[in-house]
Amino acid sequence: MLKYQQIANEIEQYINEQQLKQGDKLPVLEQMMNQYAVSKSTITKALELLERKGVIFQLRGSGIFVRRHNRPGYMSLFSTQGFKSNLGDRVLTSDVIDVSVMKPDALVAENLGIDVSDDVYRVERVRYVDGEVLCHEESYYVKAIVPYLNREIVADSIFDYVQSALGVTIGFSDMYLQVDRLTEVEAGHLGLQENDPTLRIETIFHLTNGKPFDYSRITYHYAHSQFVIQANGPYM
Amino acid sequence: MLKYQQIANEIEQYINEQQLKQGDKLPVLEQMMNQYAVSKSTITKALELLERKGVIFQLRGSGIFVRRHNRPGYMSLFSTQGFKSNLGDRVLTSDVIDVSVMKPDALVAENLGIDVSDDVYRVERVRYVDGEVLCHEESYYVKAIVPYLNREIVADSIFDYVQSALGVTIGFSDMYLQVDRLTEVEAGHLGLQENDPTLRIETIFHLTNGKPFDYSRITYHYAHSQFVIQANGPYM
DNA sequence: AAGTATAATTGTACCGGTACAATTTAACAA
DNA sequence: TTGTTAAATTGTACCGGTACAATTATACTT
Repeated sequence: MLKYQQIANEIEQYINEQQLKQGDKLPVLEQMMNQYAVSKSTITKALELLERKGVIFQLRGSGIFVRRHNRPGYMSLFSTQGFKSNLGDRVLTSDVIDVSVMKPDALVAENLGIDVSDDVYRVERVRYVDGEVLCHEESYYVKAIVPYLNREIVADSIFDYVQSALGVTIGFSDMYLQVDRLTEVEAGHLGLQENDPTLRIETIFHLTNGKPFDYSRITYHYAHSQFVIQANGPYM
Repeated sequence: MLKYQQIANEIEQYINEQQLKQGDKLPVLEQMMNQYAVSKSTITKALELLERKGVIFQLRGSGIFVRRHNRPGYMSLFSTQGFKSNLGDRVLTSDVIDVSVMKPDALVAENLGIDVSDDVYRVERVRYVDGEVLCHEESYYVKAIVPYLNREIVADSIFDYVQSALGVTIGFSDMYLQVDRLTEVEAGHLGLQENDPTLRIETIFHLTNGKPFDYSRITYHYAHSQFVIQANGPYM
């Protein structure tokens, strides 16, 4: 692991251990340099990371402070890593409805940047948090990149598998959000009524080289889906 | 304006002018150093900015490439700056329903980190994009930070006013998303029916020094609100 | 006590460098 | 042609430095 990542982890851990709260001051930059025995720029990078994560904010001339949102039950909309990282002690389970190889329709092919004659894995799941329905998911994986999937893999974390077993690293993702009403079929999966409100999120996951490898459509149970986004001021 | 911001702007402008699309390659780092006559780290910072904005992605050993999502009609959920920056050529207007000074209730005071005896401005608006209802907004400003508001200011962009006239700079924000059904009153404002689906977003805007100054509750018209989030891979 | 100038503190911008890892290209062999 | 190896390309990590702007603390007035 890189130095600045390691340091970022340690600082975050320190904040958690000490139970620091919003506005609490951290040691100054120079002290951190000495403590971790690295150059200023490395500390700066670690802090930048934590700033983007929403863990701290820095104020020139003043210091480094803890930033904390504290609404329990809200999931972060980031973490390209599915939800796993996000849920803390809550348990995520899945009902696998479908795992099969097929040809994509025009829309799926378009979103994955492939041809309709290329193979994709189709995965359909209903996901639960602590036994409560969270969402219905329909996702498509480019078979050329993810050559094999089965129900066991899919029941667990697909992303873990893809990264550890296939050595594939996820780069970035584009998420499209929309509020809508449930269809009858969707309502059935989620244990709701037709026309009930829902949040639909389409996500296109890309590898680090920019190639899309997963296009997924998730339909959230409106009562069990609360999200938090921590945004950092204007980019410029 | 800072060098790296300026360079980031120019690069983004270049991409737009040349109508580069997803995957197109940009000049290599060293060429950019020469072209803009700055050090490597300055170029790197500019590119980092663009990467976070979702404009480019960088691939070690390969080059710098254009990243582009291209679904028209989706607004970015970032840009701490309200929507203005986001809408391009679409016109944003507002119906001002209320601008008044009052004492916050316990919940508002809690979210703003103030006492219930402190004054806040309450602003209520319905906002339109190209004449279509976008959302209903109820927001509270800490009067100690924003000492004066009126209907003219509020009809335009409050954030522009706060930043330019008051010299206040916005640091970061926490957004909480939730899907729900509309109440009768909300439905009236949005021209919808009671119990129609809606996306509710609560946002707490902080100054650069970490003090909250605006807490707002926005209720979106489900048919006119589509959002995009561009996420960058795992932070660590 | 309250404001005002001054100094100390502290993070950020920017420079210019070395080393290195991931990717691509070129050269080569089977 | 196909696969393998070696070399060139290219971005990232990390160092250590100077200058500076924003904040806070201090000393000094009024």
